[in-house]
Amino acid sequence: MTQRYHPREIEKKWQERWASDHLYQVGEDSDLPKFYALTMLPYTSGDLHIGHWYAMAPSDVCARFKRMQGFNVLHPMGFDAFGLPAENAAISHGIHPHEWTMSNIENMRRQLKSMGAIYDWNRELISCQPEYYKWTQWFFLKFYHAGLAYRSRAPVNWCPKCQTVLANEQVVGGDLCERCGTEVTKKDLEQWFLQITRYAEELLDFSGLDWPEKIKTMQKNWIGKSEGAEISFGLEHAGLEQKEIRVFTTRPDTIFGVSFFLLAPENPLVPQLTTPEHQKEVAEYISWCKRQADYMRTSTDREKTGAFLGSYVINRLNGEKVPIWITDYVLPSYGTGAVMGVPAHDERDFDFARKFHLPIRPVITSPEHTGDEAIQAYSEPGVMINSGDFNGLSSERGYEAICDLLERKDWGKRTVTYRLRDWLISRQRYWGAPIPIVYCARCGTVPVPEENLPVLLPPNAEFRPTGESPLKYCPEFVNTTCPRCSGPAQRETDTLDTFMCSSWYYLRYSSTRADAGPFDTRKLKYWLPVDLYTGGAEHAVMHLFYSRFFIKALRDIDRNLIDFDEPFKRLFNQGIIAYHGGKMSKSKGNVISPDKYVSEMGADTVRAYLMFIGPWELGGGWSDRGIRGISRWLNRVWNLIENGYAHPVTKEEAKKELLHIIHRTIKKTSEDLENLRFNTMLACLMEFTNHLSKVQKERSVPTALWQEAITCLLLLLAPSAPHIAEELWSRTGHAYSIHNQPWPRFDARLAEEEQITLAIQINGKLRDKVLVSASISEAEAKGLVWERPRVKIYTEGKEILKTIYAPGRVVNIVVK
RNA sequence: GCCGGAGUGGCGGAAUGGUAGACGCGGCAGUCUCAAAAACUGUUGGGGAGUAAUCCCCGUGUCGGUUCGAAUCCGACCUUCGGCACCA
Repeated sequence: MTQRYHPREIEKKWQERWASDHLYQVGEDSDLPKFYALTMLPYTSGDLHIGHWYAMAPSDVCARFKRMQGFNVLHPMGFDAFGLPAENAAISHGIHPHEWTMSNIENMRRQLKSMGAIYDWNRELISCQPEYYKWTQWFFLKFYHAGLAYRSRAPVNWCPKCQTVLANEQVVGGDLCERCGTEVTKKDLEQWFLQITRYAEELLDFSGLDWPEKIKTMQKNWIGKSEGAEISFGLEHAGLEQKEIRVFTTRPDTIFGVSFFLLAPENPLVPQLTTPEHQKEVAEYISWCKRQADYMRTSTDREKTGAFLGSYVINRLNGEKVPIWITDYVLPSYGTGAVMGVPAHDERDFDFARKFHLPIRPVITSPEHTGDEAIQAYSEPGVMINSGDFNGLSSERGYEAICDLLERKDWGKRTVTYRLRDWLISRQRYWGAPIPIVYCARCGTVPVPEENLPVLLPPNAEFRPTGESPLKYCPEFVNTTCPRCSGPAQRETDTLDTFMCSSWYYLRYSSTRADAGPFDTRKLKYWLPVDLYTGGAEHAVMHLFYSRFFIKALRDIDRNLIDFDEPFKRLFNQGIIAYHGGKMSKSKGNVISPDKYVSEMGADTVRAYLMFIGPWELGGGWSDRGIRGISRWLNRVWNLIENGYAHPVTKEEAKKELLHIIHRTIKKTSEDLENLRFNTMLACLMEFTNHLSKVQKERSVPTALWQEAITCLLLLLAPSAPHIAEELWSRTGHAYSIHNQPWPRFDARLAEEEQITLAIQINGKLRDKVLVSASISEAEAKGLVWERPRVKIYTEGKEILKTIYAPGRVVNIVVK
């Protein structure tokens, strides 16, 4: 009596059973080796779309595979629950962000459960809950006490739509808000920063990490390390105490080519260095600069602008007087905010010199470029000329010689500069962890004592988007007493960047309920670091970067807390699932909800289809037709097993073949899972299914072997389609649960082909094929081809030049 | 402008120096049916020769190169998707 495949029923049944049996609850007291597989924490946007499943389902398959392979697997799930959308929803719909977030979580949890993953829900974490954000604040205090958190007034990125400041990493495409795409502006504000720059050098070290090159390159570029020298230029300006200005350059070897000196328009020395006759022009230029949008400043193909201040610096190496100009292509925040202009050897300086008719003096030549009147800057290495005692040196040696001289005379030194800026962590919004700082008139800035954490968010704040934190208008929050002197004091009203919350959550999963610390150190030591971390590449210089910084900084603060250097050993970025017109997004209205497909075809089908679309790292297009193929396949698997097997007419050949295919399939499936190549793994299981259909029809193998084959098929299917595998496992009389079974092993000898098809080529063109034993020797293979009639036809009357044998592949006869 | 990924049938893709197109979608033909859908079976890169079994030619973005042999390696270019971009 066969029954049809009803995914909805069996999925519900097994999900309930797994939950009530705590099948996926995981502990630390196992003798098995651990494996920590983690998917990036989802934001509580409300609905999971198919893109979330694309991130999570294959990751679950991998975790399940590792579990069957005998690892104690931690594969947790939680929610990144603080952030702007909750607050914006609160403003537009009048719901409290907490309520909005929690109801979203409820829906997302339901959707996640329908996926049938091995998440241990006992370890769920929600970053907006006080028992979690208490520790986010605690980490802030650790950084503060270690001198890594500081407050400073600086021109910062401001998103007028989000009404808050943004970290540099959150400004994309030069000037757009990462979250809402609005053009950001600059604002001068007193803000909290974390000194990530202190770790610039160590963050460049990726040794021992199995990470995609792309992400490593993006982080390296973001850090932007430059080696060069800081050089002092003499200043002899009446009424100015300062006697030098320093520049940073990567080309000290070109110092004899300096023909002008550049300052950023913002440089505080500008007013004093401007002579009366240039005052008007300089003032006009500065006010013009202020009117320019920030992104214009960093646009490369724009005519150079600037103004002469009327005063000069001295190039100490040749005693020359060099005119000081200001220009907006010198950025105040990089290096020393001053540049030596070497037009012959720097493209930008060249353009500037052309525009303002400043001298262009070549000091480096190359064999191809023999000092002709330059039509472009020559920025390659070469031989030094016009450089006094240094003439004739290669620029590489000149670099060293000039640095030596600078250091000897104390005119400068070798130095390294980074593009990376400190991480701005203040946000002028409500829905985040309050920064645990109190301002006291008497004691100044006072950190909230650890035992007073968490600093709770007041539930009754008003979310007026005013550009200032809503907490500022909540007197019961702001007014407090100083922890030091007990006098009246005010709380810091900015909240922490939500990236602070997600920089340490993977530590918390080791012991989500810990309340004596952010985690239980013993458990942390057991689970961390993460063995496989998967998620989108969009976090390259944000979440992934901050998390690395967190671990390194915490390690240096207290080795008993963290005793490893990197949070994520292996990183994998899945691609993007597109649908009608590109990446799914709410604004495009092309978001696919998994719910509909889950109820029509089952979670197993949706999981497997997502894996089948293509290589995981490439993503691909969702197709309503394509998913039917997977649905049909699972139905075929179901029917294959439900139809039973009886009265075999055994054929030796068929027996041997099936045994070989079983082992070949185990081998291929295991390798593909290890390499996260889910699409080819499923293709291989489909081939296996097709072969089994044929065997079933022919009844060509003994019943015992048939049963071995389908048992194997179910085990191999279990990570990808856990529900149908469990159901068929039980229907074939096996003991619960398939998910506690060991992953099948293969016999390497059986997995190998016994017979191979050898291709025979004449001059590299395929002319014949022959079935031979896999163990054929080179001599045998080369000899055998001459008996083939087709070889005779093609070689008759021709001169045989040589015969090439590629073992197990091809014999190629070269004729003339 | 610079760096990186991708480009293969009608479509998603497989093959990373050795039989191009695995697996799936779609199409076509058939079985079942009064019929249709579903399901199942067969077939399916293009062109050509042959009654046929078969056989030949072309074919992995474009043009060159290396090699006995190239989707795969090298050089130049085109398209496309990411990232970076006046960082001295």
